[in-house]
Amino acid sequence: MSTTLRTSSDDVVEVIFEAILKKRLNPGVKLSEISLQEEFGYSRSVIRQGFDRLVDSGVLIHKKNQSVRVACPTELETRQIYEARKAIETGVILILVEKYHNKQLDLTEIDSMVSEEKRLHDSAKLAKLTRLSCDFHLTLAESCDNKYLVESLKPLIPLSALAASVYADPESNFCSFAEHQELIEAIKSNNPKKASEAINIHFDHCVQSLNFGVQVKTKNSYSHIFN
Amino acid sequence: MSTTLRTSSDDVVEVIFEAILKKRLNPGVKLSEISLQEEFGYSRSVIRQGFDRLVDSGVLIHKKNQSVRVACPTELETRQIYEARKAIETGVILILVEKYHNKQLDLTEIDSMVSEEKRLHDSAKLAKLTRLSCDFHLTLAESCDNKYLVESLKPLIPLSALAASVYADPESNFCSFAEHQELIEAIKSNNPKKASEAINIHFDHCVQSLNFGVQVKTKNSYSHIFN
DNA sequence: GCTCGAAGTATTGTAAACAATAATTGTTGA
DNA sequence: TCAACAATTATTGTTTACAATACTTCGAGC
Repeated sequence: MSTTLRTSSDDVVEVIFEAILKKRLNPGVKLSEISLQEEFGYSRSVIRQGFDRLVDSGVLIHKKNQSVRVACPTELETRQIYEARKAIETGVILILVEKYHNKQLDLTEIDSMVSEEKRLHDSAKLAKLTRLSCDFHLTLAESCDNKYLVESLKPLIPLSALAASVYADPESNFCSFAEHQELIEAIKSNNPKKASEAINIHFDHCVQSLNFGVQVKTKNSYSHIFN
Repeated sequence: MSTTLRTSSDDVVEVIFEAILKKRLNPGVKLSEISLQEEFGYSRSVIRQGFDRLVDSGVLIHKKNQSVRVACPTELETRQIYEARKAIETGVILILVEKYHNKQLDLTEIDSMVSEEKRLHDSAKLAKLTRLSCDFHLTLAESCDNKYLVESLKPLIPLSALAASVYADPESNFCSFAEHQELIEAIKSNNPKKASEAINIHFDHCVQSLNFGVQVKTKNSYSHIFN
């Protein structure tokens, strides 16, 4: 956070985040340091630094003397993840209502993201849609101009993606762009109560659409994930 | 987070957190790896791991090829820290109201913390009071049984302590135990609206009591901080 | 006395080596 | 065929060494 110059392990963190959001890295997959050393070109110690940070955020799981694994959220953890997001993002929305009211918020970028979400939905490009949907939530947080809020939310996004890849029905519209649209409307309407209700309902719908009955299965290979 | 067995760098993180809360480590202080190597007994690489994690959370600042420093929040950052806490802890309080209503929450420990706060206040033990006040907020979060919420809040507590040691008047009652008392009452009254208002007011008072006009001065020594 | 610059020192960034632990494979016996 | 145990391999934990960068000190010139 807020290093003046990028450090090498940032690459590791970013690439793994990205791989998770693109569903190239599945829940439970084992990641060994030496394999990724070859993948990245960095030495093992740099990979480790990245791993440590991802373990700290909960995205990777690490038991002593064992390889780290991509997190595989249980039902309970998934509910906790969304409970935490609800708290943080309700705060985000309330800040944005305030900022929009004070003419300190430009929504054009966010508007166009929702439009793009609709386009992807209509053309059934589901992989790109889930990805963009994650970006939508992150962009909302970034619009608050509060790095602490962003850092709090950041790890919860890939964790949500992991939960989704375990429990979400690929057919269901899991994180609905229509509700994203409503969120934006609520911000524009300068109505804090409506806005916080909208985001709460949105997350409730997300969790409700998950199917926790599925058998959790873990894949173990991860070749060519990062290309 | 959620490592099955403790790792060595946990010690580093914990000790530095503790030192900040006890105001043994002041904002802006430089921390070199080799000096702490002697202090801890661990080798430099272990210290580094701890530093990396603390940098990630914003508690330490790290510019490339320079020693890490204890964060020294600016006025803007301080406001952001409290804005973030407001979001997260409003969520915390709402969860606790719900839990208390469902008889899933035992408030005896928290009640006794507030009593102890009152005692420390009356006997003017201010150092211990600020420390306990931090613990109060952390304990509230932990009572939610949501590790993601706790991890989100955790770094913001030492950051608040750092902000306080820069901007808080030692005489003013900065994080009022009376308002903590009111928070508990609000939880017990099963009134979400009242509870979220109480916590919002509490944080507004915290920020209002800060004096941002002070000259920020940075100390550079840190011998015998960790005893 | 002051400023600027260069050499030397101290500290961090990275990689590589060794030690400790876990995972795997192979073997033996029933 | 299977289970239990031993030997081997692979992987992580930690330390150490070297390279790159930043900081400090000292001296020359003004």
